[in-house]
Amino acid sequence: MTAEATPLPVRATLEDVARTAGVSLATVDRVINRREGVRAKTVARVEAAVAKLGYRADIAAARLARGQSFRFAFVLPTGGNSFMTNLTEQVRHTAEWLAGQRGFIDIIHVDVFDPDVLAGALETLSPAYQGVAVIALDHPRVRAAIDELSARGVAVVTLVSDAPSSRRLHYVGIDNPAAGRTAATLMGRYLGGQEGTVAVIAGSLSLRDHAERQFGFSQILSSEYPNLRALPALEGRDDSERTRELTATLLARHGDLRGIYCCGAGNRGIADALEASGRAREVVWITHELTQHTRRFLVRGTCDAIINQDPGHEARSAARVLLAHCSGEPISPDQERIRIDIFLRDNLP
Amino acid sequence: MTAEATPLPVRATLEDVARTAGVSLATVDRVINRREGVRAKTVARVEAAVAKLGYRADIAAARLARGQSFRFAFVLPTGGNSFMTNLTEQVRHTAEWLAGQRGFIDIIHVDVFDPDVLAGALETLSPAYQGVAVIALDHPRVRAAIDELSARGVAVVTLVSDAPSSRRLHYVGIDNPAAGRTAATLMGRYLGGQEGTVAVIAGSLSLRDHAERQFGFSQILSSEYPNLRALPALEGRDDSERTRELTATLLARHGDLRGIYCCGAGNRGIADALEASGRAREVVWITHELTQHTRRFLVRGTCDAIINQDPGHEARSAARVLLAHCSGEPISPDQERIRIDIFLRDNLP
DNA sequence: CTGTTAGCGCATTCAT
DNA sequence: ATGAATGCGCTAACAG
Repeated sequence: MTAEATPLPVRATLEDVARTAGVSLATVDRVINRREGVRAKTVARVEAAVAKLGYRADIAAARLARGQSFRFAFVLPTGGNSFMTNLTEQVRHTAEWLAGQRGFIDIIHVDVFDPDVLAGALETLSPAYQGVAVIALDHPRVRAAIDELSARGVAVVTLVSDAPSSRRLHYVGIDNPAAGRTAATLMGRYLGGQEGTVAVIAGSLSLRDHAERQFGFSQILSSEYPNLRALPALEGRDDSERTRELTATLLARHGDLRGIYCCGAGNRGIADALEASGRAREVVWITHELTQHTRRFLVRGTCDAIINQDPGHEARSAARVLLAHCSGEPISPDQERIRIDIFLRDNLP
Repeated sequence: MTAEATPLPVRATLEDVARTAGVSLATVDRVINRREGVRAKTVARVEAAVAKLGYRADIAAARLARGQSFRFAFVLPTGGNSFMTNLTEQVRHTAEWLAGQRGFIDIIHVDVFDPDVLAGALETLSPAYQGVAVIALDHPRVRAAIDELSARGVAVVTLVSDAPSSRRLHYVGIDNPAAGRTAATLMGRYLGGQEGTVAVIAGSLSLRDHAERQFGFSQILSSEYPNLRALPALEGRDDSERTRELTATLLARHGDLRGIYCCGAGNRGIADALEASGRAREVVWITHELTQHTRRFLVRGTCDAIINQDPGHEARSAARVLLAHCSGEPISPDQERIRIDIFLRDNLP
């Protein structure tokens, strides 16, 4: 099979199309960008020329000529856990990249866990922003703030945590019930047919993502693994110390504790309690988000699997979706779908 | 926390820099692009201006002015299995995207499994290509062909299957030994402490990726799960019918068969044999690549886990790496690392 | 309805 | 060692 001798790599320009269609640049532009006021006959001539020459617009030139630039706000939590720190870092990288594409990102830190504060921040956002990405809360005031931004023509994407009934353009994040189900399947399979108790620790069940994970987890565990009994979810407030105490109590109280599913943060507390108890190897512990800490626990064997969402992918995806929307380009859903990653010690990146 | 009132979203241009540095456009350009022939003092002045204004080059404008375009060849297998079909499709999508960035991809189909044919195709490749992505074979003649292309200044990336000792620029694909280890851990954990036999079916052990997966798998299985005995790998030549026969024989011969790891293709044969035997539910089957077929087997419960590499990501990554190299831009390794995905029925995309 | 024209921000001759 | 001028391919006024 010989490689075909490749001909000229010349690319047709708008001028070429104009010439072969026998019209002017402006007319071609009108046809290409589907603007009004061109006779059907002319449209046809231009389209024929486009087809004949295989014309594709040079998007760099188009962007340059259009001269528009974009300004986006990313509303992220103040402080926050390792995952949020990673996410912030990735948003910074993305900002750097976007700056080359005439897009500017401001990172605005607020206490995203307080609905009033979050809503307030959204309400007072500078009108200079054409788009905002926000770690949302599914709360009436937040929804209202998002809807008002949308009504003002601002593109809003929710990031990591959704506000499904709002008028946000797009949600960038994982399917949390599915993530919970994934954890449950892994837990059920790892425990084989063993009988026993499984604990669920969330940060707060009023956080939609935590609640959804818990829901998905319990659903599969109870329907598919009747040998395992899931305890009611405990709330560790994403705080390591509090989570450590909860875990220690759990271990003391339930001699038949076979597994722990943590659908929030505070993982250092779980690791401490588990390792202190001497039962780290026999208890299957599954948690969320790959961080420097959870990675260590996984490698060490204390943790058995990590369900992850890639903050780099999420940051880039949010920026791409916002940019595409604001410049009227399509997005490829395939590329923007955030995966539910499963990490074992063997496939760590 | 109120959102800061955002000031002017104006972006500094080269002209701005030139003006505040009191020099001409050309001089700024020389400094920015680290060209020779500028007095140190002038360089300093320009750099100060750049820093002061926070200047970032507009990459759209730069690309346009440079006016260079790129032509890449993707060498893919003729025919091929579902995975390869998906990959080809994704390369087509990528080509469409690249066309907007002055990059052109030609897909060249060859029998990549024959080293001589593959090497021949590479050797006779039109010199019009600045880059080529190839599903490599780790064979002396192929290596030599890759090295010669590299010597001619052509950027070569290997795709999915590597030729590690060649002078390729970059490998776009997963870490196959790690993928095998991942499968082994899953297999070991799913089988709990059960004693028994585990079969390994490869397409061909002379394919480097298959061999590496098999290696990783056996390594972990024998060191961590002494209760399981891995049979010597069988070769199904990625052919469903042949693989079906192998599987049927395996099932008939080994009453204690607990698991099957397929590190190649031919999955439909495995599913058929497994389902015909009535032991589909008790035998743990782990395979590679998410396709329309393997997805069905996973949902149905015949297959227990799929180790996957994302062909869309791979196609885009290859194109990005080639483009970045040819236009002297850096790549972000983080984004180009191909993940070893694990899919259970719960986290299917 | 259609054509002319002037940039967009940068790279690149060619002068000086 | 530095500057002035030209054009990349396209969009958007503005004319006709």
